[in-house]
Amino acid sequence: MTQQHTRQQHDEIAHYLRTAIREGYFQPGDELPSEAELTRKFTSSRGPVRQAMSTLRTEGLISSGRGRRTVVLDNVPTQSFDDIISFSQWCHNADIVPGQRTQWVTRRPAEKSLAASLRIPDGDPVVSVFRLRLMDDVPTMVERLNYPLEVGRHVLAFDTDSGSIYQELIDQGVDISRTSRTIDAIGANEDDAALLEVPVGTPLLRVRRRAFTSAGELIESSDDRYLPWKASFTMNSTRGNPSSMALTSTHLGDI
Amino acid sequence: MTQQHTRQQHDEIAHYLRTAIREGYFQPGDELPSEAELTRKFTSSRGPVRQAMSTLRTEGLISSGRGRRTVVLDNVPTQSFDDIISFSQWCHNADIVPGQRTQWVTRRPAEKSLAASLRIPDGDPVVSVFRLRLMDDVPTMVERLNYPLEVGRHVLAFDTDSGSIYQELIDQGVDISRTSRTIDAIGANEDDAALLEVPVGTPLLRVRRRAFTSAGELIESSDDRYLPWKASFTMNSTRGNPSSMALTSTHLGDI
DNA sequence: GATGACTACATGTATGTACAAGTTTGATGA
DNA sequence: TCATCAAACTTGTACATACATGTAGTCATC
Repeated sequence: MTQQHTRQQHDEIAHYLRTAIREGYFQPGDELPSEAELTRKFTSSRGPVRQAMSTLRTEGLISSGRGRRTVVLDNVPTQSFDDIISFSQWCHNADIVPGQRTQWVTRRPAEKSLAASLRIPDGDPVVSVFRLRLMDDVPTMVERLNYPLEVGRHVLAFDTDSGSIYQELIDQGVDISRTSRTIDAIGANEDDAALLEVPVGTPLLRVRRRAFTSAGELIESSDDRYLPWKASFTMNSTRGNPSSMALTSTHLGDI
Repeated sequence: MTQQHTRQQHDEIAHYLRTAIREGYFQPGDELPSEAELTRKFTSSRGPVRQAMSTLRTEGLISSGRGRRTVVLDNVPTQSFDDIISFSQWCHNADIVPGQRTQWVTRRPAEKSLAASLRIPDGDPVVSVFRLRLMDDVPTMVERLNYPLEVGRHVLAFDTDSGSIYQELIDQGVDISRTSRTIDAIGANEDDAALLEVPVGTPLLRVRRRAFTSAGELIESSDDRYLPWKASFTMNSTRGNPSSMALTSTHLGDI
């Protein structure tokens, strides 16, 4: 009975619940159908239903507990891995026209700190990109990307004014499976200030990202600086569920 | 055979793996024992083992896939719900001595914007706290907390210079089950600057938090501003797993 | 009317089984 | 030697069952 591209059951159930919640069919505070009802509705066993519930729980959409009915929490914005790694993708979802003005693309030997942040030997070639990103033609963010040559060669062969580097890398078969972000604040330096059209020292939201393959190899090290009144991060955590998020004290100049 | 306080099996397995990873027994890149081995080691069935694995996966500690052995990812800091909601708790875990200098505690009718952020009618009584927080006696963060009276009365009866308000609320039986954080950057205003001993306009990392009960009632609305060289946020996301994190464009003055 | 025991019913945990769908390994054969 | 294929792993998905444990409602009793 396995059709070729049938969605997995737990996936289908999760998708149903997610869209039902997002479209307001189940409102915050409402009780979700019980597991028993869902097993009947989807002609499934408890396993897939519970797996779907677990997914939604880690997304922060629902809350459940022994004896209690599962309830819908506040409708929180959640984005998929792809949405959150690509500025272009993100804008597209938010009905914003993304733009970019590439300042430069270079290939050069890594100086010490950059080599360390990419975990490669000093002097190894690195491809770097420096772009201004725009939302609906308004300057929003400055983006500094660094790739080891193995990955960067795809970037060199790409017109960085034409759109999403991330999408290009995926298309080229680069395996991006995990990212780690460090968020803090920093004042705009002269480059930032000029591009974003704000005074030097203006507080910016800095997101330093490192991307890894599923084997754990470092693929990308980036530094994005947003105008804080144009974009902000939101995250949800639920008691009992581990948060995958940490507040860390910065002893030295990490990264 | 149920002893009273025996840890759940999946919890015990997860705890074992977590500490083994954290202590370097399994290093990044290493393969974890297979599910079969773990079931033998813990005299358990596959269910609890897989549940533990799932937990670690959403924590960002491991990566797995069909046919592939499960591997340890980069050792990422992960904090529990409790660690991340309480400054005191967080410092304690990092071997830092937390401190606080309460500036004022008030009870007053909520003005419009505060009422909106707490989702209560204008003029309803609100308890507010304004504290400077210190790490090892060094100013680190200014904290503005707001509670509806129902919760805030516990705060009024508490010596806010003595430690963790969060812990006190828990002890008083307040049910805190979910939080939503919005992170951005902002320049220090005069109050911030004076307390943190920096010039006005210094970029600060602002974390606005809202806490909810499991029923979805809003309990707390806070605004923490960190010196960015003292603390930063880190978060991990893995492809396939939903991220519970979102980058949002700020159209208006939300929250 | 309030209290408390009891009874459904909810979700959480655990076991066992079976198969699906990838990856790795090694034997086989040209 | 090298390519190919099959077997033996791996983790993912699904089903059936049982019991633990907490919640909420019913209903008799005080």
